[in-house]
Amino acid sequence: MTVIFSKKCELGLQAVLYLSAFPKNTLFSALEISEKINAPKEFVSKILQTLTTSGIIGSKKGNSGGFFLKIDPGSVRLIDVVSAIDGLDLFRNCVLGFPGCSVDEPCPVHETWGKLRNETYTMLSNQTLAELRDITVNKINSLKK
Amino acid sequence: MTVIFSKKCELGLQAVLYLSAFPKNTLFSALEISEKINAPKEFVSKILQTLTTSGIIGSKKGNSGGFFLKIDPGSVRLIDVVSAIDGLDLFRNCVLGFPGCSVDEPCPVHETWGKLRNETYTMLSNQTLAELRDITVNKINSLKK
DNA sequence: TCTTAATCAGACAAAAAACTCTGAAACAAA
DNA sequence: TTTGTTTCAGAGTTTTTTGTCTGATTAAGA
Ligand code: SF4
Ligand code: SF4
Repeated sequence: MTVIFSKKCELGLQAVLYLSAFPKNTLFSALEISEKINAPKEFVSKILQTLTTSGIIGSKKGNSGGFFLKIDPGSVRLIDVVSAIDGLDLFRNCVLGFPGCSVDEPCPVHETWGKLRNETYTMLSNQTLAELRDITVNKINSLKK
Repeated sequence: MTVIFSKKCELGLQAVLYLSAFPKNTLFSALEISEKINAPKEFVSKILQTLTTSGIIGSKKGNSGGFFLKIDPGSVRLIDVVSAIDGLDLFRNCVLGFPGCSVDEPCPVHETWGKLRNETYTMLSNQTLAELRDITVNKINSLKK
Protein backbone atom coordinates (compact mmCIF):
# COMPACT_ATOMS: atom_id res chain seq x y z
CA MET A 1 0.00 0.00 0.00
CA THR A 2 1.40 3.32 -1.03
CA VAL A 3 1.34 6.42 1.15
CA ILE A 4 1.29 9.42 -1.17
CA PHE A 5 3.00 8.43 -4.38
CA SER A 6 2.06 5.78 -6.94
CA LYS A 7 4.02 2.54 -7.06
CA LYS A 8 5.73 3.76 -10.22
CA CYS A 9 6.84 6.88 -8.42
CA GLU A 10 8.07 5.05 -5.35
CA LEU A 11 10.16 2.72 -7.48
CA GLY A 12 11.38 5.60 -9.60
CA LEU A 13 12.54 7.39 -6.47
CA GLN A 14 14.24 4.29 -5.17
CA ALA A 15 15.99 3.66 -8.48
CA VAL A 16 17.25 7.22 -8.71
CA LEU A 17 18.42 7.10 -5.10
CA TYR A 18 20.24 3.87 -5.87
CA LEU A 19 22.01 5.40 -8.84
CA SER A 20 22.92 8.48 -6.85
CA ALA A 21 24.87 6.35 -4.41
CA PHE A 22 27.48 5.71 -7.10
CA PRO A 23 29.68 8.05 -9.10
CA LYS A 24 27.81 9.90 -11.82
CA ASN A 25 27.46 8.09 -15.14
CA THR A 26 28.03 4.65 -13.64
CA LEU A 27 26.02 2.19 -15.73
CA PHE A 28 23.61 -0.34 -14.26
CA SER A 29 21.36 -2.72 -16.16
CA ALA A 30 17.63 -2.69 -15.41
CA LEU A 31 18.13 -6.17 -13.98
CA GLU A 32 20.72 -5.07 -11.43
CA ILE A 33 18.60 -2.16 -10.29
CA SER A 34 15.42 -4.22 -10.10
CA GLU A 35 17.11 -6.86 -7.97
CA LYS A 36 18.43 -4.22 -5.62
CA ILE A 37 15.11 -2.51 -5.09
CA ASN A 38 13.26 -5.82 -5.25
CA ALA A 39 10.84 -5.11 -8.07
CA PRO A 40 10.04 -6.71 -11.44
CA LYS A 41 12.72 -6.00 -14.02
CA GLU A 42 10.38 -5.01 -16.86
CA PHE A 43 8.44 -2.64 -14.65
CA VAL A 44 11.60 -0.92 -13.45
CA SER A 45 12.73 -0.76 -17.04
CA LYS A 46 9.52 1.01 -18.09
CA ILE A 47 9.79 3.50 -15.26
CA LEU A 48 13.41 4.28 -16.08
CA GLN A 49 12.38 4.82 -19.67
CA THR A 50 10.01 7.60 -18.66
CA LEU A 51 12.68 9.13 -16.46
CA THR A 52 14.95 8.99 -19.48
CA THR A 53 12.58 11.13 -21.54
CA SER A 54 12.41 13.63 -18.71
CA GLY A 55 16.20 13.86 -18.78
CA ILE A 56 17.05 12.80 -15.24
CA ILE A 57 18.36 9.45 -16.36
CA GLY A 58 20.37 8.45 -19.40
CA SER A 59 20.47 5.10 -21.14
CA LYS A 60 22.88 3.19 -23.30
CA LYS A 61 21.75 0.39 -25.59
CA GLY A 62 23.58 -2.75 -26.62
CA ASN A 63 25.81 -5.21 -24.83
CA SER A 64 27.03 -3.84 -21.50
CA GLY A 65 24.54 -1.02 -21.81
CA GLY A 66 22.24 0.20 -19.06
CA PHE A 67 20.89 3.19 -17.21
CA PHE A 68 22.79 5.92 -15.44
CA LEU A 69 22.19 9.18 -13.62
CA LYS A 70 22.49 11.82 -16.28
CA ILE A 71 22.13 15.00 -14.25
CA ASP A 72 24.63 15.93 -11.57
CA PRO A 73 23.40 14.69 -8.15
CA GLY A 74 23.90 18.22 -6.89
CA SER A 75 21.20 19.37 -9.29
CA VAL A 76 18.52 16.72 -8.78
CA ARG A 77 15.98 16.76 -5.97
CA LEU A 78 13.43 14.12 -5.04
CA ILE A 79 10.65 16.46 -6.16
CA ASP A 80 12.06 16.37 -9.69
CA VAL A 81 11.47 12.64 -9.84
CA VAL A 82 7.98 12.96 -8.36
CA SER A 83 7.19 15.70 -10.83
CA ALA A 84 8.32 13.55 -13.75
CA ILE A 85 6.24 10.53 -12.75
CA ASP A 86 3.21 11.50 -10.67
CA GLY A 87 3.15 15.19 -11.40
CA LEU A 88 2.55 17.89 -8.84
CA ASP A 89 -1.27 17.90 -8.62
CA LEU A 90 -0.87 16.28 -5.24
CA PHE A 91 0.31 19.61 -3.88
CA ARG A 92 -2.65 21.46 -5.28
CA ASN A 93 -5.55 19.20 -4.25
CA CYS A 94 -7.65 18.96 -1.13
CA VAL A 95 -6.94 16.06 1.24
CA LEU A 96 -10.64 15.63 1.78
CA GLY A 97 -11.36 15.73 -1.94
CA PHE A 98 -13.51 18.86 -1.84
CA PRO A 99 -13.60 20.60 -5.19
CA GLY A 100 -12.88 24.25 -4.57
CA CYS A 101 -10.04 25.43 -2.42
CA SER A 102 -10.79 28.94 -1.37
CA VAL A 103 -9.82 31.09 1.55
CA ASP A 104 -13.46 32.14 1.88
CA GLU A 105 -14.79 28.62 2.15
CA PRO A 106 -11.97 26.53 3.58
CA CYS A 107 -12.49 22.87 4.35
CA PRO A 108 -12.21 21.87 8.01
CA VAL A 109 -8.56 21.03 7.80
CA HIS A 110 -7.56 23.83 5.45
CA GLU A 111 -5.04 25.57 7.59
CA THR A 112 -3.22 22.57 8.98
CA TRP A 113 -3.18 20.68 5.72
CA GLY A 114 -1.92 23.67 3.79
CA LYS A 115 1.00 23.86 6.17
CA LEU A 116 1.78 20.15 6.04
CA ARG A 117 1.50 20.15 2.29
CA ASN A 118 4.05 22.91 2.02
CA GLU A 119 6.39 21.21 4.43
CA THR A 120 6.15 17.98 2.45
CA TYR A 121 6.99 19.89 -0.69
CA THR A 122 9.92 21.50 1.06
CA MET A 123 11.13 18.14 2.31
CA LEU A 124 11.28 16.87 -1.25
CA SER A 125 12.78 19.97 -2.76
CA ASN A 126 15.30 21.61 -0.48
CA GLN A 127 17.90 18.88 -0.53
CA THR A 128 19.70 17.51 -3.55
CA LEU A 129 20.63 13.90 -4.09
CA ALA A 130 24.22 14.89 -3.39
CA GLU A 131 23.25 16.17 0.04
CA LEU A 132 21.33 12.97 0.76
CA ARG A 133 24.17 10.78 -0.42
CA ASP A 134 25.55 9.53 2.89
CA ILE A 135 22.24 8.43 4.29
CA THR A 136 21.24 6.99 0.93
CA VAL A 137 24.35 4.84 0.74
CA ASN A 138 23.57 3.57 4.21
CA LYS A 139 20.00 2.68 3.25
CA ILE A 140 21.01 1.05 -0.02
CA ASN A 141 23.57 -1.13 1.70
CA SER A 142 21.01 -2.29 4.22
CA LEU A 143 18.77 -3.47 1.36
CA LYS A 144 21.53 -5.67 -0.02
CA LYS A 145 21.27 -8.43 2.60
CA MET B 1 -6.71 12.57 -8.34
CA THR B 2 -6.59 11.80 -4.66
CA VAL B 3 -3.92 13.11 -2.32
CA ILE B 4 -3.58 10.60 0.49
CA PHE B 5 -6.91 8.84 0.90
CA SER B 6 -8.80 6.64 -1.55
CA LYS B 7 -11.84 8.04 -3.33
CA LYS B 8 -14.04 5.96 -1.04
CA CYS B 9 -12.42 7.50 1.97
CA GLU B 10 -12.67 11.05 0.67
CA LEU B 11 -16.35 10.63 -0.04
CA GLY B 12 -16.89 8.91 3.31
CA LEU B 13 -15.27 11.86 5.05
CA GLN B 14 -17.35 14.33 3.08
CA ALA B 15 -20.56 12.45 3.82
CA VAL B 16 -19.84 12.27 7.53
CA LEU B 17 -18.94 15.96 7.59
CA TYR B 18 -22.18 16.70 5.82
CA LEU B 19 -24.22 14.77 8.36
CA SER B 20 -22.37 16.41 11.23
CA ALA B 21 -23.58 19.80 10.08
CA PHE B 22 -27.10 18.85 11.19
CA PRO B 23 -28.53 17.81 14.54
CA LYS B 24 -27.64 14.27 15.50
CA ASN B 25 -29.93 11.54 14.17
CA THR B 26 -31.28 13.68 11.33
CA LEU B 27 -32.07 11.30 8.45
CA PHE B 28 -30.85 11.83 4.90
CA SER B 29 -31.36 9.50 1.98
CA ALA B 30 -28.31 8.32 0.04
CA LEU B 31 -29.65 10.36 -2.86
CA GLU B 32 -29.68 13.63 -0.93
CA ILE B 33 -26.18 13.10 0.36
CA SER B 34 -24.82 12.05 -3.03
CA GLU B 35 -26.24 15.14 -4.69
CA LYS B 36 -24.75 17.37 -2.05
CA ILE B 37 -21.26 15.93 -2.31
CA ASN B 38 -21.63 15.47 -6.04
CA ALA B 39 -20.97 11.74 -6.33
CA PRO B 40 -22.84 8.71 -7.71
CA LYS B 41 -25.70 7.69 -5.44
CA GLU B 42 -24.96 3.95 -5.42
CA PHE B 43 -21.31 4.53 -4.64
CA VAL B 44 -22.13 6.80 -1.71
CA SER B 45 -24.65 4.25 -0.60
CA LYS B 46 -22.03 1.49 -0.55
CA ILE B 47 -19.58 3.63 1.38
CA LEU B 48 -22.19 4.57 3.95
CA GLN B 49 -23.00 0.89 4.33
CA THR B 50 -19.44 0.15 5.40
CA LEU B 51 -19.51 3.09 7.79
CA THR B 52 -22.71 1.62 9.16
CA THR B 53 -21.01 -1.66 10.04
CA SER B 54 -18.26 0.27 11.76
CA GLY B 55 -20.88 2.00 13.86
CA ILE B 56 -20.24 5.63 12.97
CA ILE B 57 -23.36 5.87 10.89
CA GLY B 58 -26.80 4.39 11.41
CA SER B 59 -29.38 3.48 8.79
CA LYS B 60 -33.10 3.10 8.63
CA LYS B 61 -34.76 1.04 5.96
CA GLY B 62 -38.08 1.56 4.27
CA ASN B 63 -40.02 4.54 3.06
CA SER B 64 -38.60 7.79 4.42
CA GLY B 65 -35.60 5.86 5.66
CA GLY B 66 -32.00 6.94 5.23
CA PHE B 67 -28.65 7.39 6.90
CA PHE B 68 -27.79 9.39 10.00
CA LEU B 69 -24.87 10.13 12.25
CA LYS B 70 -25.14 7.55 15.00
CA ILE B 71 -22.31 8.59 17.30
CA ASP B 72 -22.28 11.93 19.05
CA PRO B 73 -20.32 14.49 16.98
CA GLY B 74 -18.32 15.23 20.10
CA SER B 75 -17.02 11.67 20.01
CA VAL B 76 -16.14 11.24 16.33
CA ARG B 77 -12.92 12.41 14.74
CA LEU B 78 -11.91 12.40 11.09
CA ILE B 79 -9.34 9.71 11.82
CA ASP B 80 -12.16 7.37 12.87
CA VAL B 81 -13.63 7.58 9.39
CA VAL B 82 -10.23 7.12 7.75
CA SER B 83 -9.57 4.14 9.99
CA ALA B 84 -12.90 2.54 9.06
CA ILE B 85 -12.37 2.90 5.30
CA ASP B 86 -8.69 3.06 4.38
CA GLY B 87 -7.23 1.75 7.59
CA LEU B 88 -4.19 3.20 9.30
CA ASP B 89 -1.37 1.52 7.37
CA LEU B 90 -0.74 4.89 5.78
CA PHE B 91 0.72 6.07 9.05
CA ARG B 92 3.04 3.12 9.31
CA ASN B 93 4.49 2.94 5.79
CA CYS B 94 7.44 4.63 4.14
CA VAL B 95 6.72 7.50 1.73
CA LEU B 96 9.42 6.22 -0.55
CA GLY B 97 8.13 2.68 -0.38
CA PHE B 98 11.23 1.19 1.21
CA PRO B 99 10.46 -2.02 3.07
CA GLY B 100 12.04 -1.73 6.48
CA CYS B 101 11.64 1.31 8.66
CA SER B 102 14.42 1.26 11.19
CA VAL B 103 16.24 3.89 13.16
CA ASP B 104 19.51 2.19 12.22
CA GLU B 105 18.90 2.37 8.50
CA PRO B 106 16.59 5.32 7.94
CA CYS B 107 15.56 6.32 4.44
CA PRO B 108 16.71 9.76 3.27
CA VAL B 109 13.57 11.53 4.43
CA HIS B 110 13.06 9.53 7.60
CA GLU B 111 13.20 12.31 10.11
CA THR B 112 11.13 14.89 8.28
CA TRP B 113 8.52 12.44 7.07
CA GLY B 114 8.12 10.90 10.49
CA LYS B 115 7.32 14.33 11.84
CA LEU B 116 4.90 15.23 9.05
CA ARG B 117 3.21 11.88 9.36
CA ASN B 118 2.61 12.43 13.04
CA GLU B 119 1.31 15.93 12.46
CA THR B 120 -1.08 14.65 9.83
CA TYR B 121 -2.32 12.04 12.25
CA THR B 122 -2.76 14.70 14.90
CA MET B 123 -4.62 16.93 12.48
CA LEU B 124 -7.14 14.17 11.91
CA SER B 125 -7.45 13.09 15.51
CA ASN B 126 -7.30 16.00 17.89
CA GLN B 127 -10.52 17.67 16.86
CA THR B 128 -13.99 16.16 16.97
CA LEU B 129 -16.70 16.76 14.41
CA ALA B 130 -18.44 18.93 16.99
CA GLU B 131 -15.40 21.21 17.18
CA LEU B 132 -15.22 21.43 13.40
CA ARG B 133 -18.92 22.15 13.07
CA ASP B 134 -18.87 25.87 12.30
CA ILE B 135 -16.34 25.66 9.54
CA THR B 136 -17.98 22.51 8.21
CA VAL B 137 -21.37 24.23 7.92
CA ASN B 138 -19.70 27.03 6.05
CA LYS B 139 -18.04 24.61 3.62
CA ILE B 140 -21.21 22.56 3.11
CA ASN B 141 -23.24 25.65 2.33
CA SER B 142 -20.72 26.77 -0.25
CA LEU B 143 -21.11 23.43 -2.06
CA LYS B 144 -24.86 23.94 -2.37
CA LYS B 145 -24.70 26.53 -5.17
C1' DT C 1 31.13 -11.31 -38.86
C1' DC C 2 28.50 -13.52 -35.41
C1' DT C 3 26.79 -14.00 -30.88
C1' DT C 4 25.07 -12.15 -26.93
C1' DA C 5 23.18 -8.73 -23.97
C1' DA C 6 21.14 -4.66 -23.37
C1' DT C 7 17.41 -0.69 -24.12
C1' DC C 8 13.13 0.78 -26.54
C1' DA C 9 8.38 0.95 -28.12
C1' DG C 10 4.16 -0.55 -27.94
C1' DA C 11 0.85 -4.03 -27.38
C1' DC C 12 -0.92 -7.06 -24.04
C1' DA C 13 -2.55 -9.16 -19.42
C1' DA C 14 -3.66 -9.15 -14.61
C1' DA C 15 -5.04 -6.96 -10.49
C1' DA C 16 -7.05 -3.39 -7.97
C1' DA C 17 -10.06 0.40 -7.48
C1' DA C 18 -14.09 2.71 -8.73
C1' DC C 19 -18.60 2.40 -9.87
C1' DT C 20 -23.33 -0.01 -11.21
C1' DC C 21 -27.00 -3.20 -11.10
C1' DT C 22 -30.42 -6.42 -9.31
C1' DG C 23 -33.37 -8.40 -6.25
C1' DA C 24 -34.81 -8.78 -1.54
C1' DA C 25 -36.35 -6.85 2.86
C1' DA C 26 -38.24 -3.01 5.58
C1' DC C 27 -41.68 0.20 6.38
C1' DA C 28 -44.52 4.62 5.99
C1' DA C 29 -48.51 6.21 4.10
C1' DA C 30 -52.43 5.84 1.06
C1' DT D 1 -53.34 -4.37 2.10
C1' DT D 2 -51.17 -2.31 -1.52
C1' DT D 3 -47.91 1.01 -3.32
C1' DG D 4 -43.80 3.49 -3.33
C1' DT D 5 -39.40 4.49 -1.41
C1' DT D 6 -35.67 3.31 0.94
C1' DT D 7 -31.48 0.45 2.71
C1' DC D 8 -28.96 -3.99 2.22
C1' DA D 9 -26.20 -7.68 0.27
C1' DG D 10 -23.80 -9.34 -3.18
C1' DA D 11 -22.69 -9.89 -7.87
C1' DG D 12 -21.23 -7.61 -11.95
C1' DT D 13 -19.00 -4.04 -14.85
C1' DT D 14 -15.79 -0.50 -16.11
C1' DT D 15 -11.64 2.04 -15.58
C1' DT D 16 -7.12 2.71 -13.85
C1' DT D 17 -2.95 0.99 -12.28
C1' DT D 18 0.34 -2.36 -12.25
C1' DG D 19 2.97 -5.61 -14.44
C1' DT D 20 4.42 -8.67 -18.69
C1' DC D 21 5.66 -9.94 -23.29
C1' DT D 22 7.43 -9.55 -28.00
C1' DG D 23 10.07 -7.93 -31.54
C1' DA D 24 13.08 -4.38 -33.19
C1' DT D 25 17.41 -1.86 -32.53
C1' DT D 26 21.95 -1.06 -30.77
C1' DA D 27 26.50 -2.27 -29.68
C1' DA D 28 30.52 -4.87 -27.26
C1' DG D 29 33.45 -8.61 -27.71
C1' DA D 30 34.82 -13.31 -29.41
S1 SF4 E 1 -6.24 24.03 1.27
FE1 SF4 E 1 -7.72 23.29 2.71
S2 SF4 E 1 -9.73 23.96 1.89
FE2 SF4 E 1 -8.29 24.19 0.29
S3 SF4 E 1 -8.49 22.28 -0.83
FE3 SF4 E 1 -6.76 21.98 0.59
S4 SF4 E 1 -7.61 21.10 2.41
FE4 SF4 E 1 -9.36 21.86 1.19
S1 SF4 F 1 10.11 6.60 8.87
FE1 SF4 F 1 11.52 7.22 7.32
S2 SF4 F 1 12.87 5.41 7.01
FE2 SF4 F 1 11.11 4.73 8.12
S3 SF4 F 1 9.77 3.96 6.53
FE3 SF4 F 1 9.13 6.08 6.96
S4 SF4 F 1 10.21 7.35 5.55
FE4 SF4 F 1 11.21 5.32 5.50
